[in-house]
Amino acid sequence: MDKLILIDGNSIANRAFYALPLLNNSKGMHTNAVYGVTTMLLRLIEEEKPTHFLVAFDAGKVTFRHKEYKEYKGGRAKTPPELSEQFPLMKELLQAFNINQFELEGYEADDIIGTMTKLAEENNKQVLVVTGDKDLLQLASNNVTIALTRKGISEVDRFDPDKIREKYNLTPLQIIDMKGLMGDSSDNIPGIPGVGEKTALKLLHQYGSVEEVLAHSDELKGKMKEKVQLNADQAKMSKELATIYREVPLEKSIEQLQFDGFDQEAVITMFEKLEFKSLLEKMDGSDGLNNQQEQEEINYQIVDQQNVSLIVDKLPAIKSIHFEIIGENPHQAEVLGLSLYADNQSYYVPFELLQSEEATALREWLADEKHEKWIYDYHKTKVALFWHDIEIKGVSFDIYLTAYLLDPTETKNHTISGLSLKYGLSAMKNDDSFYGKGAKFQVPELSTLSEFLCRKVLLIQKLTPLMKANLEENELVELFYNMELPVAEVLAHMEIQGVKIDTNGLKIHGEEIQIKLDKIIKQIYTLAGTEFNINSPKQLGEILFDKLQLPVIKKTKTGYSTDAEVLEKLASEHEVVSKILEYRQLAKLQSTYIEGLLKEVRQDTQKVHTYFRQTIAATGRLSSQFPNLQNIPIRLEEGRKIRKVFVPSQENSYMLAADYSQIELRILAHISGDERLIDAFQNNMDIHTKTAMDVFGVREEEVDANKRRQAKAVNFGIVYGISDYGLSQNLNITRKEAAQFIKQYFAVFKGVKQFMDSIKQQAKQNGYVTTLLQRRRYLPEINSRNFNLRSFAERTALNTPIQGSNADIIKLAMIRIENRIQEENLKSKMLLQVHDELVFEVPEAELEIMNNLVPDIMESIIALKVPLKVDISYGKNWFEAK
DNA sequence: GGAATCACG
DNA sequence: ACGTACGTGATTCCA
Repeated sequence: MDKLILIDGNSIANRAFYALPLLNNSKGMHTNAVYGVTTMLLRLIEEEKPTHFLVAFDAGKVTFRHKEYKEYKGGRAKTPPELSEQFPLMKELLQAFNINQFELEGYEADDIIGTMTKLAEENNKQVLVVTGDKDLLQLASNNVTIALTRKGISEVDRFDPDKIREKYNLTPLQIIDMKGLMGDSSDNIPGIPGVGEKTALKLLHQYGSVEEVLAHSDELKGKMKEKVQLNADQAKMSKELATIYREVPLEKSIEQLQFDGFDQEAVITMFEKLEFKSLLEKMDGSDGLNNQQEQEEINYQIVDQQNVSLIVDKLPAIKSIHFEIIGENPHQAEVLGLSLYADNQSYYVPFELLQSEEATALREWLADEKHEKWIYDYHKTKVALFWHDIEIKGVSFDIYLTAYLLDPTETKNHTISGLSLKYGLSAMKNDDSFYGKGAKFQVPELSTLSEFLCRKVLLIQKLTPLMKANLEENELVELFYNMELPVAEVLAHMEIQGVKIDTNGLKIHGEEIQIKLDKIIKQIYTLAGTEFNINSPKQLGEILFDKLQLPVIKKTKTGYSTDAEVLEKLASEHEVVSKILEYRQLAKLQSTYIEGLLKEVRQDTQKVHTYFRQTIAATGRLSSQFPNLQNIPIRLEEGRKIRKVFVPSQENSYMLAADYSQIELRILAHISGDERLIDAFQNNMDIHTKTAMDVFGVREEEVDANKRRQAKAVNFGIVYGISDYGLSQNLNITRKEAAQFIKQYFAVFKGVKQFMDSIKQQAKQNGYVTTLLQRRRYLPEINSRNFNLRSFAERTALNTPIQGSNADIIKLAMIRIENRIQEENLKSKMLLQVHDELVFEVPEAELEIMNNLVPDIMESIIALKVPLKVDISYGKNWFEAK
């Protein structure tokens, strides 16, 4: 069936403009609204597959509505020039997309869309109207769905008449009445003063329309009656203003709006003009290559068994090397081969050749740390090569790690092809378009492959000096050489070492859980009166809220929310709810921590080898994958038992765990210089109790468990960039009470308040914040006019220096400890890092030395205004090391 | 492939 | 008034 998409161009452009940061391209054009519109168009075309398409714009400053009410849209802030200059670009873009656009003097986009939907209904076409303006809900019908943008423009809520009834309990036409009563400040429609959405809905549910409300106004009480009667005419006029005019004299028929897909070339050209690099890469027919420019010719040569000497002779001149690694997990990745660059020429060595007798000299060169090497992703390469018995040392520069330090939030485009675009070097295909994506993945034949990989190594050679210079400009040189590059080495060690798992214990634990699960599942089916998939939030929602009629606490964008917070509130309403909570807990353990972990255990060694990602977290933290060993349960006893299966790999060894106590608040004390906080830590006080005393103004004896719990939540909130709403949610108190706590906190911890203000100021001025060791995070949205984006950036400005400095400190400690273990020839191994904790396996004979050495190093690794404190313990497994 | 949920710091 | 806590990864369902 035909499908027509109608877009309210002005509304969407406005939304996009305020939702996205002000992008600037190299010619100084602002392109954020165009960008937003573009992503929306691409998605609509892809997902909706429209047969007809129209974007309508407002035209003329005066519409027929101004004749009725000359204040219409008065008082509205002028369209900023940064936005108005984007409209011509948008219109050009639509042309490239072959999408019809239309505007008509004296009418608004709404009216054009209203008229079109009427026509479409007569022709029995399905219509999707896309807008940010709730007014258009009045157009919804069986054939017409309204997609309202929310949260900027990346998401839409779809409204058909049923959905409108569900949300407002109104018919689409009653939306007009709602506007008539409550008005609309953005269009300067007055409505009835003092009537907001809630009152409007109440009145309409009772009387049905503006006219009926007015007719029964004497039934109303007090102030409300007075207001309604006083503003009766204004309400009627407001309703008229809010009514979309559906008889616009259009010259277009529906058939003229036909859409047959867009012209690749034209769109690519337009994207190039606008400099939409990420979109260019995604386009079919484009591949990260600038469509119009051909790939540069390169000099390259394939090395084979006969001419290995060719490359061996060149070794002294080689800096840049590249190992092509296939697969996300370096512990089980395939290595295709090695490319090297020397003297304006690239060479490709297939991996089989590198492993052969003939290439011994090359392998020795790789393993020799005296030979300096430039590379892309040393950490992953080192791990992958280890499993193929190849050693690599002497890496002095890593463009991947550097790209991360230069911008830790931009993680997707840190590929060689992405970086070469960014630095204005010759274009090359990205991996997805070269190999194919997903099921289409295929390694091409040698000549094609070797050229591709030689291109990569050439770009490493060219990018290295550029990125080194960039590191210097950004004062990140020391961070790179003294911290991140050594950490890469330490991590590779830890990952290769792996952690021994007691698989038998794990399996037995799994069987026990399964018995409990089977029992609970039966109980749930009985209590619910039917069998269903408990894992499906959709089916569960239907059981709880439709069948059992439990009150709806919270909704998600797809339906009812059934998360733990909701279920806890419902637990007293129906027996089944607490069973579901119990089921969820056990099912999580079973799927993620029993079965999931078992899948990752190597059969030969009974070990798991995680992969710590060094370039993912925006704050400088590590993350852990395949499996994630940074989120093994601990908070609940049932889950905590999982830790019993993490055991030492050698006989007579122990698991030893050392964690920083309250490190984030200590860092806050240091960087804020808050005297009270510093004093508290210098006197080694219980920080949450101390906070409770100061915030509630009580003596130590008066701090009960509840006061301490609340103070603890406040402390957490401070570190996250507190808001009264967030705190109220967390503590289940009113917003007012939460605001009062925060006010009290700031009144006492004045230095913290001052820090929060100054760090935000700093972020606004510089565009970035830094950690203790100069790690940087850019916050482009700190100056956004969009409240949400700006607030988010402000909270990040507060949190990143704290979380990031924590990451800095523990990374330094890891390097120092690893060095000491080597220097003193200890057999102890560092196994895991969990943000503020380090886990080791330690032979019995080294227990005493490690028990001293580890906390000594961790506590003295940096001198702050407050002491750092480390708690340490050991046991036969990770559970007992608590 | 995104959304929902839940595990950790 | 706006609509929220900061940072991650794995599993499951479902369009």
